[in-house]
Amino acid sequence: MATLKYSRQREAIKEFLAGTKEHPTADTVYMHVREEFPRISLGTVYRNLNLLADIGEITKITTPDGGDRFDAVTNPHYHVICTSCGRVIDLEMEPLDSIDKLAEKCFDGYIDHHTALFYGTCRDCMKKNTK
Amino acid sequence: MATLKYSRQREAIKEFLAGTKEHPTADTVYMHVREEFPRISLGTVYRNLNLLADIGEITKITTPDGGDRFDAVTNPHYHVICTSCGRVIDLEMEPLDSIDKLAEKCFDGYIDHHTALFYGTCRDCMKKNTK
DNA sequence: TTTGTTGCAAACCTTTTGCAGTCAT
DNA sequence: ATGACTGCAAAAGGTTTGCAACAAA
Repeated sequence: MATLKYSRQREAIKEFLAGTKEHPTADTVYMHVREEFPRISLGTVYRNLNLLADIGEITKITTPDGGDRFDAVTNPHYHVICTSCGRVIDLEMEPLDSIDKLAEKCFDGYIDHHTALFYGTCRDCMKKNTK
Repeated sequence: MATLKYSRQREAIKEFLAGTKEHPTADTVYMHVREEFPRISLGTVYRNLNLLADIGEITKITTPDGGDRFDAVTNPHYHVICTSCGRVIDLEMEPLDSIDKLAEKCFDGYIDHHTALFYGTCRDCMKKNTK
């Protein structure tokens, strides 16, 4: 297996991701990292995001619309997607690990873990819609 | 708003979907419906799948890998994805609607509903791996 | 006749990949 | 020197869309 080698590009990607709570898409990461590395390519961004996700330093979030999103927070947590503005927001709630066992009782096989995505409206959008 | 008009192609798509538990991708639907309608186009399949999903007659399931999958079963239920064979399998478990309220306590906004995807190994793959 | 639907093809968007050159070790 | 990493560009999915012909109402 390949030994990891230092790269400024990868460092910049990690740094940008660590500094935002916006769960950016690969393209958004690309746009921002490009300010520091104007010649970085989108391919490099994807390669590094996938690499970091593989070794567990970041998380990849699959959403129904648009592309995947990335999160520097790796401890398990749920997300809310605001159906009004499309933002993906962290949910400050303990994941319900116990439901894996619950699910296993209803499933012919083994359940390892789960992901959940909540759909709702964030405060900002609720305000806008009342105005 | 547009009034729906009958179409044999749409009927065939609904029928095929109703007759399988495999949660096929659009392409798989295309392959099968093409046996009855050799000239049907993939575009038509997509248009109808999206239309049916929009009016709530079928469900679209977003998975991390490959394309979206479609399900004729519209009453809310969870799915298990077998990390070994990639199949998407129905989970015969009541959705935990109560966790929406739980989640709302931890979220600054309104929570409407949620989806969940469990990751595990189906019985068939567990057998294969022991052999 | 009106209008939704279809087949076809082109376009789109996100993501991956082959390659030659570069950089970290 | 070795092998990982990069930029570039091309390609590969998966999905949408414009258009003229067609079919349901």
